[in-house]
Amino acid sequence: MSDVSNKNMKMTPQRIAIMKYLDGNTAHPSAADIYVALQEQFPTMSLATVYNTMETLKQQRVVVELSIDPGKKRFDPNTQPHHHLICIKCKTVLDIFVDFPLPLSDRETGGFQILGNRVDFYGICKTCGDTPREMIQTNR
Amino acid sequence: MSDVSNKNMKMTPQRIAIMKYLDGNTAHPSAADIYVALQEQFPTMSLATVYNTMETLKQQRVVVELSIDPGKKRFDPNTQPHHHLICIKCKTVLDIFVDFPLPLSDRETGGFQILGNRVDFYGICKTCGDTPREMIQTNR
DNA sequence: TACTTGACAAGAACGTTTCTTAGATAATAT
DNA sequence: ATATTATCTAAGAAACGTTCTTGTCAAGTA
Repeated sequence: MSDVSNKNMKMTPQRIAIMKYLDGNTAHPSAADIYVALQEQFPTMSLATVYNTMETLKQQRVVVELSIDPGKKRFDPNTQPHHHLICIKCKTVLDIFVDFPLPLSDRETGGFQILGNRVDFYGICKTCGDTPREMIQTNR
Repeated sequence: MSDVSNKNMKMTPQRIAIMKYLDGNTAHPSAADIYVALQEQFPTMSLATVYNTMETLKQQRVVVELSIDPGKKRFDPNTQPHHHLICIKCKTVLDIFVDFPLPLSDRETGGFQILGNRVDFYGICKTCGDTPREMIQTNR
C-alpha cells in the first residue's frame, strides 16, 4: 500500500494525503478521524471528500471497511486477511494475523456461498486492564 | 426467552409486545424494524421507547446487540454464543451454531484479556445466488 | 395522601453518512 | 491550441440512525 499511485483512479493531492495518512496506520480510523487529522494540511477539504475518497479506495480494494463500531464506519488499510482484538472499553482495535480453520459443512451453509470471514475477539486491552477506571480516556 | 417476565424490570405492555416480537425471531431486526412491526398494535409508541427497551433488554442480557450492519444496530434475541452468515447483497443474517476452536497465544494477545469472540461469514445467500440481479429485493 | 421512581410520547438534538450543485481540473479528441 | 468530456472537489443540504430532554402519567411506598 506504500505505493501512492494507481492507474484506475485519478490521484489528487487530497487522495494522496489520505493514502499517506492511512499507510501503515493500524488505528482503524473513521472518516471523521481522517478528516481532523488532515485539517491542518488541507483546511478546506470537506468531510464529503473523505467519504468519497474512502468509497473510491474501497472499490479499488486499497482499504477495507469495518463495521466494528456501531454507528461508525472505520477503515483498515491492511487488506490482507486478518482478525481483530477489540477493547470494549476504549474501542481500540488491534490486528492479529492468525489463520484459523473455519470449516463449514454444506448442511450448515445451506446453499449460502461463502466468500470470506471475519473473526473479532472482544475484551479488555492491556491499558484498560491495568489502569484505574477513572483514568481511562476513551479515544472515540 | 419465551418466558415474558422479569423481576429486574417493570413489564409494560410495550415491553411485553417487543419481547414477544423478538421471541424466536431470527431476522435480527433493527430498532426501526421492531418499531414498524408494532405500529399497528401500538400506534402511539415512539421509536425512543424501542431504543430504551432494547437498551434495557441488552443490560438484562435478554438480547445481544449486533454491529453487523454498518450504520445500523441490529438485535439478536438468541443470547447463546453462535455465529453468523451474512449475505452481502440482501443483508440477510443466518445463524450458525458451530463452535470453532480459536486458540490465541499470550504473545498474540499481548496482555489483552479476551472475553468473547464473534465469527461472521459473508457471502451470497441462496436466494440472491439463484435469483437474477434485477429481481432481488434488498430488505434493508 | 404525599412522595418517589420508572416508563412513556414527543420532539429536539446530535453524529454519521449520502446527495446535490456548481466550479475546477485533467485527459482526450479535434 | 481549442473544444469536449469525464472526473474530482467543496460546500451545504438532506437523510438516517440514535440519543437526549421535557413534561406527563402510572405504580409502588411511606
